[in-house]
Amino acid sequence: MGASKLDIYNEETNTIAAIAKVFAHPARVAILQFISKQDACICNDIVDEIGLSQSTISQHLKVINDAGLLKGDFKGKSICYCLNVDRFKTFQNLFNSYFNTTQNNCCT
Amino acid sequence: MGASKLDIYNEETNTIAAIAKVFAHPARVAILQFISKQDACICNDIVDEIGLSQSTISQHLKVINDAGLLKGDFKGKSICYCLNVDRFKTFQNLFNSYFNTTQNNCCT
DNA sequence: TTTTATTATCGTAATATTGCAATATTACGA
DNA sequence: TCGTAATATTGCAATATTACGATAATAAAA
Repeated sequence: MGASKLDIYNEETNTIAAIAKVFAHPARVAILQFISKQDACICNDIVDEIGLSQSTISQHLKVINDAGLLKGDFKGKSICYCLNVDRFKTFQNLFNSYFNTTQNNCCT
Repeated sequence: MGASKLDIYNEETNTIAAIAKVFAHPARVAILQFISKQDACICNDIVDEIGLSQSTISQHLKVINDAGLLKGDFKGKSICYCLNVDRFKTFQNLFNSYFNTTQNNCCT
């Protein structure tokens, strides 16, 4: 039983949890920070910066990319990644909505 | 290699990831919402509401409690849980700080 | 077309997480 | 003290996640 029973929760609940899961590993937190500071950078830059292997970084990038948080274009042989700021804001808003709703319930 | 290498990241990075991990399972997201609506409730109420077994709920409650998000006092044989709203706000602020910093880096 | 560089994917081992049943522990009341 | 109720803990199986090396796939340049 390592798989979560997603069907017993509503859409919003699963969404919040899915978003949180993207940030639930420090490598991905650090990668996003690093990319934002460069405005744009390539996989091997991230490998040098974070200190994990290239294949691990690529896996983490896939999680982030699948979450819609990256935009990437080829620059020569490299993919140049930058943040999808709109998506970032969307996630932030969903989180704040959850946090605010939960707190406000409590203060009535 | 299932364990994350936490020593290669800085304190803030690990903190954000640790907070996100608390919310990275829908049961915990739902439990917090449910508790907030009741203002206070007991383990078996949560079992009934969420639909997982008592032992599973207890495990999820432990994760939430270890994160400092709950206050609990005995009411008879039951523990009556309510939200630690201050801690909630702290987490929210840390998240927003991370989100805002990362986005602002990008918009320079 | 071949070579080189870059990144993604695959396979693997180790560890973490999830859910449940069984049971231990704790908190009362009789 | 015993009985009951409530919750935590333990053990287990199944699955997910993490990191890495090897290699496949992709994008140029020669």
